[in-house]
Amino acid sequence: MDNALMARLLEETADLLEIDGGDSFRIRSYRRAAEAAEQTTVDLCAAAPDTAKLLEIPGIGKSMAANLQAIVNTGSLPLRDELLARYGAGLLTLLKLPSMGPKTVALLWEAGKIDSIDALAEAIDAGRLKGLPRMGQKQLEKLRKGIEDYRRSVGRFRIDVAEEEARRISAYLLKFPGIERVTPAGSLRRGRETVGDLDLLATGPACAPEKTGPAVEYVAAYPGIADIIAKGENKVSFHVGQGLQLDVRLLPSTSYGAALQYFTGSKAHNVSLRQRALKMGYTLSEWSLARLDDESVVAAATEEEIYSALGMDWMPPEMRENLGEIEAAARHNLPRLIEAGDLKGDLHMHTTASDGNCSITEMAEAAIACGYKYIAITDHSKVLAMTGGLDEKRALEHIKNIREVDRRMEGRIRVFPGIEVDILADGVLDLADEVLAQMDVVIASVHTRFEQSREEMTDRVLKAIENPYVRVLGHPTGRLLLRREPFAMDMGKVLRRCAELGVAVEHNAAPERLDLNDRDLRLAKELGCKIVVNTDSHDVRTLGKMEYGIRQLRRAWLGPEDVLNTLEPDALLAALRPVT
DNA sequence: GCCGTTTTCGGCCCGACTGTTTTCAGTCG
Repeated sequence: MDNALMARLLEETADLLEIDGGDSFRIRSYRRAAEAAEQTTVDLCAAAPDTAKLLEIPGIGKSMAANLQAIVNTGSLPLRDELLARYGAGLLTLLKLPSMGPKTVALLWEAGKIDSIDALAEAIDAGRLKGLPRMGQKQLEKLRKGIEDYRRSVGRFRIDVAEEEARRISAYLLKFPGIERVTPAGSLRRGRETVGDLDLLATGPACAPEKTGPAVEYVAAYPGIADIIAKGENKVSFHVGQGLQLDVRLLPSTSYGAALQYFTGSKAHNVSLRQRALKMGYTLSEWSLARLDDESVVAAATEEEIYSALGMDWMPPEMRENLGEIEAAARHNLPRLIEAGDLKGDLHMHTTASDGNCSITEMAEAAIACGYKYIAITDHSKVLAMTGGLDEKRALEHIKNIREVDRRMEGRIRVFPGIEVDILADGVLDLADEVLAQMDVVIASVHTRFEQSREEMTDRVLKAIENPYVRVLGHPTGRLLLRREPFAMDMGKVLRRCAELGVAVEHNAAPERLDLNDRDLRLAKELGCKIVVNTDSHDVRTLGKMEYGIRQLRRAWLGPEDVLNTLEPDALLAALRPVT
């Protein structure tokens, strides 16, 4: 039982209370407590017996402390159990559909005992929702599409979730005597945004042929296993907690490189590579690269040997999609891809001035610890009232405070004043130009998502970036991976105009955002559009977490020269769109 | 249900947008 799981139980209780029509402030308390559980550095499980310690956490009062203790002691929360018994767990999944909130879920429950996504789909098709309040034709269409999207995303897992699982299992495997190396392969290694299942390759003396028995039994005894799918000589397949499937393969170290190459893929890359091998008189398999004539092994232990024997340079897994990397590796002119260490700053973050959790100074100190040379403080503007967004007056004060911190840092880091303004429905920004003119970094982002056609959404963004003070287009697709479809807009048009105007396009590095997909990023590079990779941090703890964003950039073959925040502070300011 | 006091109850982030509700409730950020 870790903090994240406890947070989930509290959050679900809040959802259920809301469906139940409970007191809104009580519900908010549960949400705040969930947030607190997620954020706190206190290990709640360990601290649970000490009530005073729990009460020190902001957002945790007497009842919540008791709730947390109940969770630790019994593994569940009485209120949640009670509500679940009344409504069923399916209602919680209904909430994941767009435009489905607690009120609508409650309505559907009352009207037709609809308690799951399947039941909802069935009711829509049978026309049983007609005549219900707020259930017009458009609403039904929206729900239908939402269900489709939801069903498509089921079975995929975000890369960070898969990676965390891979870390846990690797640590477990490495404790077994005779397992010396564990490497994730497949789409996780290639840095895809999501993975379907997870391949883990393990090697060491315990993985030698004919000797894998004890190691196989050890893998099968992994405490996180939900159910075992298959258990063989050198492979164990199973599901863990939330349904993620894992294939653990035990391989002799002599063919580890061949296996790693084979299981990393992609399929298209492997097909192409095997064709190349054949032309050169070799055959490539998951066991080795061997001569066709006498079957003697040419290379097998490392990927480098295999690629080298095929006349190629080794290439990062992110490139292996058969998009020209094989030819480039054979010509020995693979591009230099961007690395996390190339980044010199982050241009998008929030502080306590709006909805962040930390002060300007705290963010600056954390950025120094990340090795950064500059940051931009970009709190929300006024239209996002729930975040405490800044109006003109507060924005001007904020600039002063930021410049003051910048001075106090005495060159240890540069702190640039900025703002994240909202692009309203008509493409107008929600803050006056006179104020924007005083900011170094103006990020314009769409926050409110509503029913605009692809053309209208494109126009909305195109109009906004015509404003001469906009220097960065923030999280351009508004995507939340696996939870929400990206904004429908003509990315080609938007990226082209950004390139012309010198507006940089943000690629949000958070694993649930990653808003530009491989195609968009390749297109941006083609068009000469500058990319900024930012974390949009609301807390010092996410600052510097660029790895997933960087991997997406690498998948699109982006180098340091394509990314604006690899520049030194002065060069960066000079490279931002000049105000005319 | 939490918090901070005004020490024992009252306040608790709010505005834009959609759909269908002829005047606003629900969702989202």
